[in-house]
Amino acid sequence: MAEPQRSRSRACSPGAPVELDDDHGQPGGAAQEEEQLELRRGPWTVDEDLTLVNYIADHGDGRWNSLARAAGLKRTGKSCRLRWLNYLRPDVKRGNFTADEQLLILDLHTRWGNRWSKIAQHLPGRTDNEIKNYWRTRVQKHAKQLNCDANSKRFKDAMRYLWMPHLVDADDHRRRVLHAQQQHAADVAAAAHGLSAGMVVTSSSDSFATTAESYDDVGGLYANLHAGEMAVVGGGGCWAAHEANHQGLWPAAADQSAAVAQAAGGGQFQDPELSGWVQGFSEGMITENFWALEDIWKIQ
DNA sequence: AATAGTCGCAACCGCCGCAGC
DNA sequence: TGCTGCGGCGGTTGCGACTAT
Repeated sequence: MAEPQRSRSRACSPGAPVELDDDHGQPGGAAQEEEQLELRRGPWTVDEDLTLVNYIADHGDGRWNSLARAAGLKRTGKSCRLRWLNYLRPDVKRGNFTADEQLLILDLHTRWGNRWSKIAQHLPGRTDNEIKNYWRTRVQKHAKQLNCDANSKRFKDAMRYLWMPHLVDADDHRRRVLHAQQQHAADVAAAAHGLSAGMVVTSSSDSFATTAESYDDVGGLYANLHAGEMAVVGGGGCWAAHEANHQGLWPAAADQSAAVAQAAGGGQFQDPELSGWVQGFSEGMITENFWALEDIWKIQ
């Protein structure tokens, strides 16, 4: 993993033509070298973005090297591909990850490790780069706080028993608020139109219904998960619904407190330090600088 | 208001596998 | 069979934005 330090071309002035030295740059004739010298690196300009978007709109993507040449972009094919996939694609979703997405990332990472592109396939609109960045910035930061490796069993236990339940609770709370707001709006609308509230269709779970469809190919797990969540919105016990739908991947306890208690008191963790965290968490002692609800809400 | 420290993200890199010749 | 070009992936880095002091 520890690769030798590489010089960073972006230390040069952004966008300035620099000599190509990536793996696709082959030593060639004078004309080729001259062409390579004109290649740009660094941040993309608005003009370049427009050129790329317009070209792809007219001709489609793929064949990135020839696309770059044909579009008149002084960029490598790789650079064009990356820019398109990670930024310019119309279906790229921006903004913070939802609790749902975070749960999914944690869960899929438990299964597949750093297979970012594979994980990204199950998060519509999210790119592997974005997920990778999320993992490195937030998740690994937490791992560091716990003074353990993000891939260690200890950290996975902490995720399983502490973070996931909190995400679920935060998500549950968010949905209850949303549901209450929309119900209120529906009631107001119904009253205004002389209808009974029950006749007004609310859509508090629309986005989740959509994502549930997208997750179908993860063995139906997430379709079930989201269906379960929708069933318990407003009804409490959200963690239990999640847990039940995770079929053993997450704790088999009946609810969060039971899971935590079991983990802490029942010798679930070999690691005494982690048991201590869990104990502290269940007793409400650990609230600062940890995966507190407030911290998760900041993400929303 | 100025400075230092931290964070998030866009973009780059090397490596690998595959297809075509 | 080996070579070459390309696309894709995961890892890494630098810079701008933001926050704390």
